[in-house]
Amino acid sequence: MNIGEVSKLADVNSKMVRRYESLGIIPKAGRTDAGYRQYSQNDVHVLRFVKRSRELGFSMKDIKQLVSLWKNKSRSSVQVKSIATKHIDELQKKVNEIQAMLNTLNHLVKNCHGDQRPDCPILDELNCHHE
Amino acid sequence: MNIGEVSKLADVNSKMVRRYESLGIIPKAGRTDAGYRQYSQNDVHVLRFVKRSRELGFSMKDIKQLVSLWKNKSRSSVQVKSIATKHIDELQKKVNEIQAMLNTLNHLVKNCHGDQRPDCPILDELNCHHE
DNA sequence: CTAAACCTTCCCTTTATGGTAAGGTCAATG
DNA sequence: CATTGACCTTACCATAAAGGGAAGGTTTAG
Repeated sequence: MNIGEVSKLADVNSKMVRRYESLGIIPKAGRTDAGYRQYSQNDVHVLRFVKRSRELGFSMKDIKQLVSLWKNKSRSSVQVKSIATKHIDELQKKVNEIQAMLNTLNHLVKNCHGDQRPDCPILDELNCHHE
Repeated sequence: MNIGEVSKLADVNSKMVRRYESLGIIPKAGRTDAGYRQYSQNDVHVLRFVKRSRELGFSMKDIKQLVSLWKNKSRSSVQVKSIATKHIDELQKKVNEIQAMLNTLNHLVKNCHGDQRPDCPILDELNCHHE
Protein backbone atom coordinates (compact mmCIF):
# COMPACT_ATOMS: atom_id res chain seq x y z
CA MET A 1 0.00 0.00 0.00
CA ASN A 2 1.03 3.64 -0.45
CA ILE A 3 1.86 6.05 2.33
CA GLY A 4 -1.63 7.53 2.33
CA GLU A 5 -3.25 4.24 3.20
CA VAL A 6 -0.77 3.17 5.87
CA SER A 7 -1.18 6.64 7.31
CA LYS A 8 -4.94 6.23 7.51
CA LEU A 9 -4.78 2.72 8.97
CA ALA A 10 -2.23 3.61 11.63
CA ASP A 11 -3.72 7.05 12.23
CA VAL A 12 -0.30 8.66 11.80
CA ASN A 13 0.10 11.66 9.52
CA SER A 14 2.03 10.73 6.38
CA LYS A 15 4.38 13.59 7.08
CA MET A 16 5.24 11.85 10.32
CA VAL A 17 5.62 8.48 8.64
CA ARG A 18 8.36 9.95 6.47
CA ARG A 19 9.89 11.61 9.50
CA TYR A 20 9.95 8.40 11.53
CA GLU A 21 11.70 6.77 8.60
CA SER A 22 14.31 9.51 8.40
CA LEU A 23 14.92 9.18 12.15
CA GLY A 24 15.43 5.44 11.80
CA ILE A 25 12.46 4.64 14.03
CA ILE A 26 10.86 2.60 11.27
CA PRO A 27 12.84 0.84 8.53
CA LYS A 28 13.22 2.47 5.13
CA ALA A 29 10.22 1.60 3.02
CA GLY A 30 10.61 -0.12 -0.35
CA ARG A 31 9.83 2.00 -3.38
CA THR A 32 7.95 1.55 -6.62
CA ASP A 33 9.65 2.43 -9.90
CA ALA A 34 8.16 5.90 -9.58
CA GLY A 35 9.65 6.31 -6.12
CA TYR A 36 6.45 5.79 -4.11
CA ARG A 37 6.96 4.20 -0.69
CA GLN A 38 5.36 0.77 -0.27
CA TYR A 39 4.02 -0.60 3.02
CA SER A 40 2.62 -3.84 4.41
CA GLN A 41 0.21 -4.64 7.23
CA ASN A 42 3.19 -5.14 9.52
CA ASP A 43 4.20 -1.52 8.99
CA VAL A 44 0.76 -0.46 10.21
CA HIS A 45 1.49 -2.47 13.34
CA VAL A 46 4.81 -0.76 13.96
CA LEU A 47 3.35 2.69 13.36
CA ARG A 48 0.59 2.03 15.89
CA PHE A 49 3.22 1.04 18.41
CA VAL A 50 4.99 4.32 17.76
CA LYS A 51 1.77 6.28 18.02
CA ARG A 52 0.85 4.70 21.34
CA SER A 53 4.33 5.45 22.66
CA ARG A 54 3.99 9.10 21.65
CA GLU A 55 0.65 9.27 23.41
CA LEU A 56 2.46 8.19 26.56
CA GLY A 57 4.92 11.04 26.02
CA PHE A 58 8.02 9.04 25.14
CA SER A 59 10.64 10.96 23.15
CA MET A 60 11.61 9.94 19.63
CA LYS A 61 14.92 8.74 21.04
CA ASP A 62 13.20 6.52 23.59
CA ILE A 63 10.74 5.26 21.02
CA LYS A 64 13.57 4.24 18.74
CA GLN A 65 14.93 2.09 21.54
CA LEU A 66 11.50 0.75 22.47
CA VAL A 67 10.75 -0.32 18.91
CA SER A 68 14.11 -1.99 18.73
CA LEU A 69 13.51 -3.85 22.00
CA TRP A 70 10.02 -4.74 20.91
CA LYS A 71 11.38 -6.40 17.79
CA ASN A 72 14.21 -8.10 19.62
CA LYS A 73 12.72 -11.25 21.07
CA SER A 74 15.75 -11.90 23.25
CA ARG A 75 15.51 -8.57 25.05
CA SER A 76 15.26 -8.47 28.82
CA SER A 77 12.32 -6.67 30.36
CA VAL A 78 14.63 -4.73 32.68
CA GLN A 79 15.84 -2.71 29.70
CA VAL A 80 12.30 -1.67 28.86
CA LYS A 81 11.49 -0.98 32.47
CA SER A 82 14.45 1.34 32.86
CA ILE A 83 13.39 3.45 29.90
CA ALA A 84 9.88 3.69 31.29
CA THR A 85 11.11 4.49 34.78
CA LYS A 86 13.37 7.25 33.54
CA HIS A 87 10.46 8.68 31.59
CA ILE A 88 8.22 8.55 34.64
CA ASP A 89 10.80 10.49 36.61
CA GLU A 90 10.97 13.18 33.95
CA LEU A 91 7.21 13.47 33.74
CA GLN A 92 6.88 13.60 37.50
CA LYS A 93 9.45 16.37 37.65
CA LYS A 94 7.54 18.33 35.03
CA VAL A 95 4.27 17.88 36.88
CA ASN A 96 5.89 19.14 40.05
CA GLU A 97 7.22 22.22 38.31
CA ILE A 98 3.91 23.08 36.70
CA GLN A 99 2.06 22.40 39.92
CA ALA A 100 4.31 24.86 41.72
CA MET A 101 3.50 27.48 39.10
CA LEU A 102 -0.20 26.72 39.46
CA ASN A 103 -0.08 27.10 43.22
CA THR A 104 1.46 30.54 42.92
CA LEU A 105 -0.82 31.64 40.08
CA ASN A 106 -3.99 30.41 41.74
CA HIS A 107 -3.08 32.30 44.85
CA LEU A 108 -2.40 35.48 42.89
CA VAL A 109 -5.60 35.27 40.85
CA LYS A 110 -7.65 34.69 43.98
CA ASN A 111 -6.30 37.91 45.44
CA CYS A 112 -6.81 40.01 42.31
CA HIS A 113 -10.17 41.72 42.31
CA GLY A 114 -10.18 41.77 38.51
CA ASP A 115 -12.09 44.97 37.90
CA GLN A 116 -11.45 48.34 36.26
CA ARG A 117 -9.04 49.52 38.92
CA PRO A 118 -5.35 49.45 38.04
CA ASP A 119 -3.94 47.98 41.24
CA CYS A 120 -3.17 44.34 40.71
CA PRO A 121 -1.52 41.82 43.04
CA ILE A 122 -0.45 39.74 40.06
CA LEU A 123 1.70 42.49 38.61
CA ASP A 124 2.90 43.33 42.09
CA GLU A 125 4.18 39.81 42.51
CA LEU A 126 5.83 39.73 39.11
CA ASN A 127 7.45 42.96 40.13
CA CYS A 128 9.70 40.97 42.46
CA HIS A 129 9.04 42.74 45.75
CA HIS A 130 10.40 39.65 47.39
CA GLU A 131 13.89 39.83 45.84
CA MET B 1 25.98 49.92 31.96
CA ASN B 2 26.77 47.35 29.28
CA ILE B 3 24.76 44.24 28.51
CA GLY B 4 27.04 42.04 30.62
CA GLU B 5 26.33 43.98 33.77
CA VAL B 6 22.57 44.28 33.30
CA SER B 7 22.60 40.58 32.54
CA LYS B 8 24.34 39.80 35.82
CA LEU B 9 22.13 42.12 37.87
CA ALA B 10 18.87 40.79 36.43
CA ASP B 11 20.15 37.23 36.25
CA VAL B 12 19.10 37.01 32.61
CA ASN B 13 21.51 35.64 30.01
CA SER B 14 22.73 38.44 27.73
CA LYS B 15 21.66 36.36 24.77
CA MET B 16 18.15 36.52 26.14
CA VAL B 17 18.38 40.25 26.77
CA ARG B 18 19.02 40.78 23.07
CA ARG B 19 16.26 38.36 22.20
CA TYR B 20 13.72 40.12 24.44
CA GLU B 21 14.67 43.32 22.68
CA SER B 22 14.18 41.80 19.23
CA LEU B 23 10.77 40.48 20.34
CA GLY B 24 9.76 43.94 21.53
CA ILE B 25 9.36 42.77 25.13
CA ILE B 26 11.86 45.34 26.31
CA PRO B 27 12.51 48.64 24.50
CA LYS B 28 15.46 48.98 22.15
CA ALA B 29 18.52 49.91 24.17
CA GLY B 30 20.52 53.01 23.40
CA ARG B 31 23.95 52.48 21.89
CA THR B 32 27.43 53.87 22.40
CA ASP B 33 29.37 55.13 19.37
CA ALA B 34 30.89 51.67 19.10
CA GLY B 35 27.42 50.09 19.00
CA TYR B 36 27.38 48.70 22.57
CA ARG B 37 23.92 48.57 24.16
CA GLN B 38 23.50 50.83 27.19
CA TYR B 39 21.23 50.06 30.15
CA SER B 40 19.98 51.74 33.31
CA GLN B 41 18.83 50.45 36.67
CA ASN B 42 15.27 50.59 35.38
CA ASP B 43 16.14 48.06 32.70
CA VAL B 44 17.29 45.69 35.40
CA HIS B 45 13.88 46.10 36.95
CA VAL B 46 12.05 45.26 33.73
CA LEU B 47 14.26 42.25 33.06
CA ARG B 48 13.57 40.88 36.52
CA PHE B 49 9.86 41.23 35.86
CA VAL B 50 10.32 39.26 32.65
CA LYS B 51 12.38 36.63 34.40
CA ARG B 52 9.80 36.14 37.14
CA SER B 53 7.07 35.84 34.51
CA ARG B 54 9.05 33.17 32.70
CA GLU B 55 9.50 31.29 35.97
CA LEU B 56 5.72 31.20 36.21
CA GLY B 57 5.60 29.75 32.73
CA PHE B 58 4.08 32.66 30.84
CA SER B 59 4.76 32.68 27.09
CA MET B 60 6.76 35.45 25.46
CA LYS B 61 3.54 36.69 23.92
CA ASP B 62 1.83 36.89 27.30
CA ILE B 63 4.88 38.49 28.87
CA LYS B 64 4.90 41.18 26.22
CA GLN B 65 1.34 42.05 27.22
CA LEU B 66 2.08 41.81 30.93
CA VAL B 67 5.04 44.18 30.67
CA SER B 68 2.92 46.58 28.71
CA LEU B 69 0.12 46.44 31.29
CA TRP B 70 2.64 46.75 34.08
CA LYS B 71 3.95 49.99 32.58
CA ASN B 72 0.50 51.34 31.80
CA LYS B 73 -0.69 52.93 35.01
CA SER B 74 -4.25 53.24 33.72
CA ARG B 75 -4.65 49.52 33.07
CA SER B 76 -7.50 47.61 34.67
CA SER B 77 -6.65 44.60 36.78
CA VAL B 78 -9.22 42.51 34.90
CA GLN B 79 -6.94 42.52 31.86
CA VAL B 80 -4.09 41.08 33.86
CA LYS B 81 -6.34 38.59 35.58
CA SER B 82 -7.64 37.26 32.28
CA ILE B 83 -4.12 36.58 30.99
CA ALA B 84 -3.27 34.79 34.22
CA THR B 85 -6.49 32.80 34.20
CA LYS B 86 -5.99 31.66 30.63
CA HIS B 87 -2.48 30.59 31.55
CA ILE B 88 -3.74 28.67 34.55
CA ASP B 89 -6.18 26.80 32.33
CA GLU B 90 -3.43 25.85 29.92
CA LEU B 91 -1.15 24.69 32.71
CA GLN B 92 -3.94 22.72 34.33
CA LYS B 93 -4.69 21.01 31.06
CA LYS B 94 -1.04 20.10 30.66
CA VAL B 95 -0.87 18.71 34.18
CA ASN B 96 -3.93 16.59 33.52
CA GLU B 97 -2.43 15.18 30.35
CA ILE B 98 0.86 14.32 31.97
CA GLN B 99 -0.89 12.89 34.99
CA ALA B 100 -2.87 10.58 32.73
CA MET B 101 0.37 9.38 31.15
CA LEU B 102 1.86 8.87 34.60
CA ASN B 103 -1.08 6.81 35.77
CA THR B 104 -0.74 4.46 32.83
CA LEU B 105 3.03 4.26 33.03
CA ASN B 106 3.10 3.66 36.78
CA HIS B 107 0.64 0.85 36.35
CA LEU B 108 2.71 -0.72 33.59
CA VAL B 109 5.97 -0.45 35.44
CA LYS B 110 4.45 -1.97 38.54
CA ASN B 111 3.44 -5.02 36.53
CA CYS B 112 6.76 -5.45 34.77
CA HIS B 113 9.06 -7.79 36.67
CA GLY B 114 12.11 -6.06 35.19
CA ASP B 115 14.49 -8.99 34.97
CA GLN B 116 16.35 -10.87 32.26
CA ARG B 117 13.24 -12.48 30.82
CA PRO B 118 11.92 -11.04 27.55
CA ASP B 119 8.21 -10.90 28.34
CA CYS B 120 7.24 -7.37 29.23
CA PRO B 121 3.79 -5.90 29.98
CA ILE B 122 5.03 -2.47 28.95
CA LEU B 123 5.78 -3.52 25.39
CA ASP B 124 2.56 -5.54 25.37
CA GLU B 125 0.60 -2.43 26.14
CA LEU B 126 2.40 -0.32 23.57
CA ASN B 127 1.60 -3.08 21.14
CA CYS B 128 -2.02 -1.92 21.16
CA HIS B 129 -3.77 -5.17 22.04
CA HIS B 130 -6.68 -3.01 23.04
CA GLU B 131 -7.27 -1.48 19.61
C1' DC C 1 -6.09 13.82 -22.94
C1' DT C 2 -7.05 16.01 -18.90
C1' DA C 3 -8.14 16.73 -14.15
C1' DA C 4 -8.11 15.10 -9.57
C1' DA C 5 -5.85 12.70 -6.22
C1' DC C 6 -1.79 11.08 -4.77
C1' DC C 7 3.17 10.95 -4.25
C1' DT C 8 8.12 13.12 -3.95
C1' DT C 9 11.65 16.37 -1.83
C1' DC C 10 12.80 20.80 0.16
C1' DC C 11 12.24 24.69 2.92
C1' DC C 12 9.59 27.29 6.52
C1' DT C 13 7.15 27.83 11.10
C1' DT C 14 6.46 27.29 15.91
C1' DT C 15 8.76 27.82 21.40
C1' DA C 16 12.62 29.09 24.38
C1' DT C 17 17.31 28.83 25.20
C1' DG C 18 21.42 28.85 23.98
C1' DG C 19 26.34 27.45 21.32
C1' DT C 20 29.65 28.96 18.24
C1' DA C 21 32.05 31.68 14.81
C1' DA C 22 34.05 35.79 13.01
C1' DG C 23 35.04 40.05 14.04
C1' DG C 24 35.07 44.96 16.45
C1' DT C 25 36.17 47.57 21.06
C1' DC C 26 38.12 48.75 25.37
C1' DA C 27 41.21 48.83 29.30
C1' DA C 28 45.30 47.45 31.45
C1' DT C 29 49.99 46.13 31.29
C1' DG C 30 54.69 45.56 29.54
C1' DC D 1 53.06 51.53 21.27
C1' DA D 2 51.56 46.94 21.10
C1' DT D 3 49.50 43.15 22.85
C1' DT D 4 46.30 40.55 25.51
C1' DG D 5 42.07 39.37 27.55
C1' DA D 6 37.54 40.57 28.51
C1' DC D 7 33.76 42.33 26.51
C1' DC D 8 30.67 43.54 22.73
C1' DT D 9 28.43 42.92 17.85
C1' DT D 10 25.74 40.14 14.27
C1' DA D 11 24.64 35.84 12.06
C1' DC D 12 23.97 31.12 11.65
C1' DC D 13 23.00 26.53 13.88
C1' DA D 14 20.90 23.34 17.24
C1' DT D 15 17.42 21.35 20.18
C1' DA D 16 11.97 18.54 19.86
C1' DA D 17 7.67 17.36 17.47
C1' DA D 18 4.38 18.30 14.34
C1' DG D 19 3.21 19.95 10.45
C1' DG D 20 2.22 23.86 6.29
C1' DG D 21 3.05 24.86 1.73
C1' DA D 22 5.59 24.99 -2.73
C1' DA D 23 7.04 22.91 -6.91
C1' DG D 24 6.86 19.15 -9.40
C1' DG D 25 6.24 13.95 -10.87
C1' DT D 26 2.64 9.81 -11.12
C1' DT D 27 -1.55 7.40 -11.40
C1' DT D 28 -6.19 6.72 -12.31
C1' DA D 29 -10.84 7.71 -13.79
C1' DG D 30 -13.63 9.95 -17.07
